[in-house]
Amino acid sequence: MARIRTAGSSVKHPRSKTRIQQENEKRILLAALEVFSQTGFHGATLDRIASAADMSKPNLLYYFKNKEEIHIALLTGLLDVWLAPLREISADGDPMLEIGGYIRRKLESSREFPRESRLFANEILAGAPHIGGFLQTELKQLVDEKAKILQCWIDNGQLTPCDPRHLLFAIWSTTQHYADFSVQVRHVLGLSPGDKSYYGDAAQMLDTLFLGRLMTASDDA
Amino acid sequence: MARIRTAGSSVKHPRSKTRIQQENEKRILLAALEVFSQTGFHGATLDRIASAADMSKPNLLYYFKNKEEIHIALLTGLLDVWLAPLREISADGDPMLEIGGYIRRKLESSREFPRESRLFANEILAGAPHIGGFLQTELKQLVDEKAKILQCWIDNGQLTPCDPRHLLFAIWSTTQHYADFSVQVRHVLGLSPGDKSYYGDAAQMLDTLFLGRLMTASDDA
DNA sequence: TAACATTTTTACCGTTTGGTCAAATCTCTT
DNA sequence: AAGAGATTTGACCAAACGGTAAAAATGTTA
Repeated sequence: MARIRTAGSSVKHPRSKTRIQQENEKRILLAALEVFSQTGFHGATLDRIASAADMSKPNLLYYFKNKEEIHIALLTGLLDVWLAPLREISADGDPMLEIGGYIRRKLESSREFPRESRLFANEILAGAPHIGGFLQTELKQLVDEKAKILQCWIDNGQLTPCDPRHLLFAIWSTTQHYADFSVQVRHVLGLSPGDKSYYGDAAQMLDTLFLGRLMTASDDA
Repeated sequence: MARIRTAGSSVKHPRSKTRIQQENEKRILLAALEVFSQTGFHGATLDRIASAADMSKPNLLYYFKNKEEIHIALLTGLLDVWLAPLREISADGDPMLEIGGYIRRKLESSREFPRESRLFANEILAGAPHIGGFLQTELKQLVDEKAKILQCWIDNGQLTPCDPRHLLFAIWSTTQHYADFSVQVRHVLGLSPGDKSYYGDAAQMLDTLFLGRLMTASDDA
């Protein structure tokens, strides 16, 4: 009977990862990101992921014990990236600059990581079976925290009164829309696949929308 | 050899639909909407749809020749519903009322038809394989038409200068967000599944956002 | 009620898919 | 170079899935 050894972890002492192991796990996750983001969890097959990773299916399953584990690994790796732009909002900064910066970071994130955004969108659409906990704990916590900051700005008269959480929802939806619904955006605008030229107009629109009136500009009263 | 007759259409003369036929097609589409919107096209199985329709799989396939046809039937039935709120925008009306009304209709649509919205979102996320044509023709045409109206309002100084198409994108994304990402919304707000109480705050937020400054109010200058 | 058309069911088929297993190969260390 | 451990491969499997065929049951109509 051969010793059973899952990649990267012996039962007795969890060895550190091999060079090959690191490389292959990265290749797999990259391939899986491509496939999952295109077809969703159920539409993705291990064969497609394996061939996208230029690897045989059993070889792939040597590194991840099943399809779901790949999916979860991808998602959990994503969560920090998702939170990062929000984390940067500072209570000390100028509301206009802070919110404007947040919008710019989120929009940039959509342009740079559309596959990640679609993966996330797919997961939420499906009812967040894997990251429900994250949403209820870490995300909620961070949102509560940042909502307090926004509320302060509202109380100070620096921001138009509104529900801060819903303001965040609006920022999320408008920015992510350009990644998740890019096909629709391009078709409506008459652009070719892969053309991302609309991001300029998008940025301008969002500035007008969020910074135009929500900000109680100092030159007002 | 028995005469082959697909439900509802004989080769010689396409009979009108039977009572049973109408009922069962409705039952199937309703069940399919439920299943497709929960798990996406690939995640849905004919067995689940059939059992949700309280029907055997072969019986289901007597009415629709395959899984894809059910999906397409659902989507095409959806498109008019999707366009309806936009169609109502009138060049003759007051910009504030027209845009406000559009937002209200879209938000109401999200609350009333979340499954339809998620079905649509799934299709777009997957690259719109079935309704790409619709997006490029009917939707684009309507958007072009309505964008002209918005542009007029901008030229008249009744609306803050911006790209009208991206304004529509912003309205779509913010309103549909509450249907498509409802799980996230509820988790962040700490609400129970099925609780739709957030729609009130949502409506208020969107009014503030879109009607607050985008509108060049008459009491301004 | 007889004849015909429609609807439903039962039994089944081929393919795809997620996943396993053991042997073979490769890599790294000594 | 040899041996131990890590990696890769090919052959395979059971379950799930989309779909079919034909008989049985039901409904409709003259």
